[in-house]
Amino acid sequence: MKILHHPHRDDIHLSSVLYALSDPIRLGIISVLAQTGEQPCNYFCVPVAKSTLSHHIRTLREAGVVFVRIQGTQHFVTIRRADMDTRFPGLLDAVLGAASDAADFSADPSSPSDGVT
Amino acid sequence: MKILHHPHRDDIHLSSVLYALSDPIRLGIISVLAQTGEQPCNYFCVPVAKSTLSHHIRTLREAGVVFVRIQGTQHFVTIRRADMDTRFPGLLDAVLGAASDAADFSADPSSPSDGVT
DNA sequence: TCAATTGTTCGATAATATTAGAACTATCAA
DNA sequence: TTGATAGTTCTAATATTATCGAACAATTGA
Repeated sequence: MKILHHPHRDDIHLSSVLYALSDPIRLGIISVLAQTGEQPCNYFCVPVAKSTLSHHIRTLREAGVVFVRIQGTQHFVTIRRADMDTRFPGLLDAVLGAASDAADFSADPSSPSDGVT
Repeated sequence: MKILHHPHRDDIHLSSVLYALSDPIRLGIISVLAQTGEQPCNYFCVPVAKSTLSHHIRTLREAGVVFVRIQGTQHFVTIRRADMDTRFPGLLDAVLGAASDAADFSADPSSPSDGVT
């Protein structure tokens, strides 16, 4: 099984995190994750090709913002809450609180209820 | 006298602010400003050409992070604290608190030569 | 085994960012 | 007026990023 690289907590740098969060699509993804918890990549309804989404998820992962867990054919993404909060206390909360700017990339509203709640 | 453009508070966007803060040099400048208050551009001891410094200050200004006031031949720079705190509560404090990463670009007429002992 | 699902990686392109040096503007002081 | 100071703007080179489509790999289900 493929192994994904995640930076160690101490190797997470503020500049990289801020950069990762500075893209509206990535900010939207984080916003969705904060509201809904762990999600597979295909949960995000982003207006970009899947290869582009893959790139954005990787950017977030390599910056240390998210953790990606592979299960079957799906890649489940979560925010590295504890690491973020330890390394940069208050940062994620401030960003998420301010991210009303962020577009809503939650699961497609046109699709029937997926029973999640 | 030249008029510098500053975005109105409501036109300051989270993505742009995060992007502006994601550069180590700009982060260092903000860190110095937070510690020392208003400073002219030539106060910052950054390892780049003055045209490059000018570019970074402009990036911060256009993102809405700093205010630049012209007096004589000098351009005095301050953090737009109130606007940042109103628009994105807690963000700047979190970034500054986490910015021990940031290089120290304070004026150093006779700085300690680091590592020489 | 075959096909569908999920996502990555590669190749290419267009846009944007960083950087420096040179020329320039504006102010100030002698 | 002359020279020094402070910083901008222009031009150009280099590097990085975002984006897409096509090809690919791994897993799952029929």
